[in-house]
Amino acid sequence: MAYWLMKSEPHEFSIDNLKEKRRQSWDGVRNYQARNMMRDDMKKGDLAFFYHSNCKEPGVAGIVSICKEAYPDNITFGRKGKEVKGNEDPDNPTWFMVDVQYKRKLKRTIKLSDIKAESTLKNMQLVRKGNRLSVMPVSKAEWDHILSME
DNA sequence: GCCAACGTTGGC
DNA sequence: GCCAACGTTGGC
Repeated sequence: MAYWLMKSEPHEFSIDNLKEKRRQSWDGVRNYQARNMMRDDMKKGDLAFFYHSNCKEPGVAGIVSICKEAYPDNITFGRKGKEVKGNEDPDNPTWFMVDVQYKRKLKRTIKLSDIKAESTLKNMQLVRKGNRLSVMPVSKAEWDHILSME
């Protein structure tokens, strides 16, 4: 089983929105690296941190599980409410999405600044300079460490 | 709102 | 294939 981190802008789709809906397709990813990970490496039952980005208090807000493996993302107006270019050729899709299921909110948001302050987490992809991936792998050690900060 | 750090596009 | 211009992400 693998661990992941998935970013969402809370004013567009937050952990509370997911808590209400219980389950949601993670559509709108239009980055090849992120797509490859979703399509090739994400398996049902994997766990992911729900990360709030581009907001007042960026950080890990909750935990979700992957409840459906990658399938074509044909949604034009996505989860984020933004228009995104879809799959022009339905027989040969370029873009994929997975479904995630709400597991729980963390007792507190583990802020990006908290994570940055942990020297043992300094190699996390999340805190590497210039990282803009919306989906990224998290090691078991990193996963456990962040949960220990809850 | 600013801007660094990417990724993408398109002319050549 | 190179690379400048442009668009996007996302912290601050």
